[in-house]
Amino acid sequence: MPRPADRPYSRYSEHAVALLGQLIRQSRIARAMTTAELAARAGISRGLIQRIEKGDMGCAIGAVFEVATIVGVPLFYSDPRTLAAEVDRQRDRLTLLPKAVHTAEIKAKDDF
Amino acid sequence: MPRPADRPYSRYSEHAVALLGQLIRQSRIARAMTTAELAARAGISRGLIQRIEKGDMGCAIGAVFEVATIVGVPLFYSDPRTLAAEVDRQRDRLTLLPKAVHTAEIKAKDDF
DNA sequence: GTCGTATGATCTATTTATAGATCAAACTTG
DNA sequence: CAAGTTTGATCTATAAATAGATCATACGAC
Repeated sequence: MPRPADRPYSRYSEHAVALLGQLIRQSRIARAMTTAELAARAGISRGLIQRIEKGDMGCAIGAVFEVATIVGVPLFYSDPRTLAAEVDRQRDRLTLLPKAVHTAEIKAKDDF
Repeated sequence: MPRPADRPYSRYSEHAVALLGQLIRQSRIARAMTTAELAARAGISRGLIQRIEKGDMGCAIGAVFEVATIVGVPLFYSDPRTLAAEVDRQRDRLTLLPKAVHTAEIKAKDDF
């Protein structure tokens, strides 16, 4: 059944989203921007800014990343300029991999 | 008007989402997991896995981060164990900042 | 302390994301 | 090459995210 809100999330991903929201808020305040300004710039509503800064798991990743970009919170480890090239490099690496995974027997262990 | 789909995104955030999707896909294949398996583990549908790997900006950040966590794609630069502490440290840092931004005069320049 | 503003919370209407199923095509293995 | 499976795409119904407005509170400047 569909339920994008009350999903069992791992602590790690919850913390990651929470941290990202905090970093956004700190960077926004450091730049002396109001939530309304930031919302206008990102083309979203002020309420969504509040949810993003609070670490809401249901926010669209596009909105979150866009806001982070505006206030200068770096996504990933790489710097902004290298990111585009990284996408290309990654695409090439992807073509070398098998197109389909057949009968996955190796059960990956996820210890978080 | 509400339109979470056709928003004007910056190239940077689009690239970041695309890269994250590619990394997830690569990591999934490297671990020999099918999209169905990954979906089941994350508690989401297979179609959502496809959208995530494709770099869809509308996917919930919680779903994306959860999937990334399962296949072992590191969010942020810090390692998983330090992340929780980082959230706390960041919260403390946040309390030292002004609670509200008044009359933002310093227009932050966003050159991306 | 007072005034103006930012913030947080809440509500409704509407758009959108998501689940779930299905089908054809492409792939991997033997 | 053949068999079985994965993948990608598409469709429908439903739940949820988002915008937009409003209000009370808290904050910062003066």
